[in-house]
Amino acid sequence: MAQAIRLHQVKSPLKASCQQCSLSNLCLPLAIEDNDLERLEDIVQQGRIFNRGEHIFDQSTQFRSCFAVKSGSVKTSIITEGGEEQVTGFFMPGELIGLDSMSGDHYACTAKALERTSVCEFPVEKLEDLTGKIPGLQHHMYHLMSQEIQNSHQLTMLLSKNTAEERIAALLLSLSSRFQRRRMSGTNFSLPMPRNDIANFLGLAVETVSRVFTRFQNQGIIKARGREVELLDVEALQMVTRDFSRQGCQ
Amino acid sequence: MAQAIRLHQVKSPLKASCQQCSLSNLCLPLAIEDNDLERLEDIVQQGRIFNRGEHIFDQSTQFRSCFAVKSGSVKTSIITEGGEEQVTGFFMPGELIGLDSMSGDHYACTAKALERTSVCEFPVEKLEDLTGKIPGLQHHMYHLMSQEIQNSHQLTMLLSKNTAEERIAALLLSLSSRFQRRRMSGTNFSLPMPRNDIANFLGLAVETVSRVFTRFQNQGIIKARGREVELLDVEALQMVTRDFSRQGCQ
DNA sequence: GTATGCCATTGATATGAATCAACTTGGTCG
DNA sequence: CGACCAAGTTGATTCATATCAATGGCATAC
Repeated sequence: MAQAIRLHQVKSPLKASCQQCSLSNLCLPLAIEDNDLERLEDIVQQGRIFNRGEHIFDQSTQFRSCFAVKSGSVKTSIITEGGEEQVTGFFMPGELIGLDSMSGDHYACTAKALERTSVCEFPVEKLEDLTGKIPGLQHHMYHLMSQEIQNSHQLTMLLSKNTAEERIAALLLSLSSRFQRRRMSGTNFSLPMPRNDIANFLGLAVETVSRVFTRFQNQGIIKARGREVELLDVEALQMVTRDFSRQGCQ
Repeated sequence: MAQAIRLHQVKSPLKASCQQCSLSNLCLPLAIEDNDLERLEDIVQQGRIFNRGEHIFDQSTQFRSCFAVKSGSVKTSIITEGGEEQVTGFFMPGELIGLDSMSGDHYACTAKALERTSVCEFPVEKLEDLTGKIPGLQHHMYHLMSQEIQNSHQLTMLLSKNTAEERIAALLLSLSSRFQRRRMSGTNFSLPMPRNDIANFLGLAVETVSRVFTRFQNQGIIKARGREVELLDVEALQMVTRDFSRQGCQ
């Protein structure tokens, strides 16, 4: 569990170029002006690297910054006093971590690199200054936070209304579309997280996750060997997730 | 959390006094300057009244404003294409609704008055303008949205790890503390929502909610007759919710 | 007063997923 | 190479809660 907390100030060699970043339209507003972008670049610390298992921050860390994932992937989770863990999200390149922590002086969750991961750091103090000056950026922050709330509500719904199969199908499809957005294969990818984290995130036991994977495989919907996954029948997966929203109606 | 405004309807002009509102320190930042407060009052439309069952907005409504509950209470829920409902929250006086909708052009959920309810309306466009000019207000918005994310994560955890008893105990305690904050009794209150909504919110069947209520009652922890609830043994309730966070550890 | 409906409660039964318990598989290291 | 450990799979059993079904208030309407 406990890993090195790497928050030392590696002054990034590159005062970086958000412009050149292929992910910029994900973590930044599309309509941002060039000179505004420069101001953002002024406050960003780029290129922080974390190895698999390393904490980007945890709940005992003073809240200081939000982080955008550049490459790799991150899992966030809440750990109770009892030591129980609840995974609250998986973050892929272009996604912003730490929005849930902007109301306290410590981080509200723990963020751990699932693989070798690089992130950009946005010191909140400077970020708040800047969003106060650039309306488009402020709007974007509201947008992102709002989105985060919606995502969480989606998860709530998944947990409260859906079967194990539906939850897993939904996760696979979510990952698929997020890979696709990065112009990677949406049908053939490698899960960045172990079964354990999937189970925890979806409110299931590991064994159940495993069983559903093999069931899907036997039905010819997916092919899975370890973390390598191939979606053989995306439509079938979509059917699985949708069936539940049907039954309420009619 | 968010809390708002309980002004007496006597005040006729729409431009009303957030200053006089006893809830102001909840929905507004504590440190806001007097003249800034006036600017906020300029954009707020106070005193909109909704009867029980009326929609403040729904998912087909163009997103325009956030709303602070002044009196009464509101339930928000997502309704799927299939017509299935997922209650995402209950909002009491001083709490702000609509933060989850700031990323689209329509509301992300449906908000329905659980009883006769009055709200203050904050047109987002004006609100964004203003938060851009008043750093404290912007900070407060971030704070509120972040809080909302955390709340949702708490709910996620509740749904994924806790038994029916634990979920219901947690809800009762949450309501209790929110009543107390308004200087009302934290042990003797009237539930604003039917069992149905409680069940939906907590991912349970109505019958289960009912059974747990009677079980708690038989154990002498609460007294409940319809919506009237009395918490007879708050500590016992807290034990119920905590037991789970223990078992993970040691 | 009785009828109509909604909401809540209670009981009997069914079931999906958790839990417990082996047993693989694959990678790492001495 | 074989030992070891973590991660994943599979099977047998249990359990909490859903579901189905019926009944009991308590309003409002007639």
